[in-house]
Amino acid sequence: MTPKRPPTTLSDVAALAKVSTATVSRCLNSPDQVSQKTKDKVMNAVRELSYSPNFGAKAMAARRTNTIGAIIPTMENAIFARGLQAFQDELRQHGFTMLVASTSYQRDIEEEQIRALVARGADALLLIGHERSQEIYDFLDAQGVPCLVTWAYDKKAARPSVGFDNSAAMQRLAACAIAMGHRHMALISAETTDNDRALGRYLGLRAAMQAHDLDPDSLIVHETPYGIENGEIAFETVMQTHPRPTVVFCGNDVLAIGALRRARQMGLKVPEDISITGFDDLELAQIAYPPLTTVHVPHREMGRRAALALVGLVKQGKQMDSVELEAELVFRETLAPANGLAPRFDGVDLP
Amino acid sequence: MTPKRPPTTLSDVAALAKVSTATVSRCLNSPDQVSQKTKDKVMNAVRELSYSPNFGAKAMAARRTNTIGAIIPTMENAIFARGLQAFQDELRQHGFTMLVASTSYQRDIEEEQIRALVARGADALLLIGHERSQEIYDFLDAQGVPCLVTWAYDKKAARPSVGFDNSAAMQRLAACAIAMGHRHMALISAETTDNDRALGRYLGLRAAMQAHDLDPDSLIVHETPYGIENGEIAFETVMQTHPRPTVVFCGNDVLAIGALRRARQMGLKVPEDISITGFDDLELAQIAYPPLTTVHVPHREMGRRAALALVGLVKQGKQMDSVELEAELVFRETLAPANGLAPRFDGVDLP
DNA sequence: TACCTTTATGTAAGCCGTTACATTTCAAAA
DNA sequence: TTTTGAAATGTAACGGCTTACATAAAGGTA
Repeated sequence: MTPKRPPTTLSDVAALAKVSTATVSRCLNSPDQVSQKTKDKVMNAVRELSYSPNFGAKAMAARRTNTIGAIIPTMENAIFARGLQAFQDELRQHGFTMLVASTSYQRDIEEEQIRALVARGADALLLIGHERSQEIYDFLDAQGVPCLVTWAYDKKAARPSVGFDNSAAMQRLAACAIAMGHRHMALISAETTDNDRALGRYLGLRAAMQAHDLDPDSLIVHETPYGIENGEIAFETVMQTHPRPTVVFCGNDVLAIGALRRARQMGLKVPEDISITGFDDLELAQIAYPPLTTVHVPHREMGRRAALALVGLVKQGKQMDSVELEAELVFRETLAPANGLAPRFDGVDLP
Repeated sequence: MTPKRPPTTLSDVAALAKVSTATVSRCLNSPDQVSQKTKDKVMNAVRELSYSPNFGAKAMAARRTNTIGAIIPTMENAIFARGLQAFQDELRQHGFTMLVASTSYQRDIEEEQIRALVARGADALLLIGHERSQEIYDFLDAQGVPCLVTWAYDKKAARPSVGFDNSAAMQRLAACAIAMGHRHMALISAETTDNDRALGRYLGLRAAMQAHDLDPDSLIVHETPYGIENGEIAFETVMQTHPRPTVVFCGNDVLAIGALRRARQMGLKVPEDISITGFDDLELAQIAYPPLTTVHVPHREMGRRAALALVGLVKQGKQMDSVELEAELVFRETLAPANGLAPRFDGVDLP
């Protein structure tokens, strides 16, 4: 192993530059308080020793870290990755550093990570969705660490959020499908436990049905974890129900891609035989064949706005308002009028 | 703003439990040294105050952090995301925490991030590729922070690595193409500056040509940043050269997807009119139409192995050996014999 | 030159844990 | 009961940095 030699410290630098540690500290943190001559001496010493300050010590002494933590379910989901990248880029501009942690969609891991980031001195936290225990919210309050919720917007929620209304977006999409004559619908959803985004989408769909005099309970729902494969399996399953759905909504694009693929394997034409929709508008959605009708989530914008909000919160301690962004429907080629082009299903599947 | 009240400290807990701070510390870190009765008292106090130890102070006192830093070019690239997820999962198993930073493929940002993670007390670092300044390697040595290189394997390199041989993999792929009769080839590459993976792939391709008596300088090369769009543009460009290539290798799947799409728009059939290959084997590659012939990069395995290696390094300080993993060719449908099915190009493009 | 501001630097007290070492407690052995 | 060793707990030094406060240096004015 590399012999772990004692790290060079402020006083090493101070000694070499023949000044006090306070002066070195000032050179590094508020250079304008130091004369040019001294600054040169010190900076040379810093370079010579390739000194870099110990973050822990610094945090402890300064009682602030300029660090903002972000906790996401998984990095494998492109949508979080992209939002985070935007978040980080924006933070950098303002002199903040981002710390990420992921939870694998597990509530207990999330709590653990929240505590870990707080312990690490995060000045504030970015969280996905509102759904978590009161206990952990209390903990954050107790520690005085402000947090911001994204990927979801809920005016009724106690915490400020930057996001969009998952339920409303799905409701709009469903309303279109209903207007196109669809009556039998299925939803392939991500797991809704501890996931208010998935839940919102589900509820939005039900709301749309209700609003158009359809029985929400006739909705076929299949919950499954994230993954193309899972989308395939789920699709096959929901297509076995009677009456067979004419449109399959998917809780996210990845599931939709799976559904699309299995549909092709089953010899079903999309959208003639079956309509399929996604949610998120990943690059995948454009590449899919046929291109996927989906809901565009403004992930980059969300990341950027969240960063701005959090920076404001930490720097000026100004109270923030929730921001609602728009999630737009993106009509591509996988949603078409029911039965319009698929007469062979008539009579077979309709009761 | 949430009024930032002074955080609860070890001595708050100690006071409430009526013991010394040392005892509290022991309860938390080596519980077996403490009597059950005291432990109960203390843990109750901990809970009551929802105490969580200050990481900085802890790191400073204990002189280690159980933290391993990872620095990747970007989170937006699925392949890093996935490898990282595996890396983190494995680290967790061993009680380590991962800290990520991304560099946007910029060398100076990378150095900055390396320093930042070291300052944060990372016990070790995971880096992508070998290519960086001697200065920064010296810095790491000076700080006594071991590091491990992934996504690349190079037996000649001074640093240990866990990865695969980018050059050899590309060489094998190219050899196949040559065996299929391809003579005019193009490469759409990621930018090779500071990127030894991209460079390796390029060199592998040249090596294959050399080995089969083709002039490596006849290779048409187009460098472009990451992105589907960029792949499209690059494809159009390389297809304008004479003699027109019969196969276009792409440095990664994303570029290949772009190429594929533009090919379709140009009315070229893949692989009849033109062969296209990728590199990475993202999910994208299977979803593409037609499914993309590519090189499978064992990202998960790489992440896992890297974590294991690093943990060993930090815990037992045991010197580690580089690990070479296999990157396998994945033949799907975008690579076919030259001219075999595309006679209309004969005579037109061949000199 | 003497005196008063500024401006630059130094001194030293924390910040919050860990841990070597000292001390006390307890129980088993004598 | 006394002795003795182990187990439990306490004491206090230390780690690297910031910053309030004290001091010294520099510059300006009368």
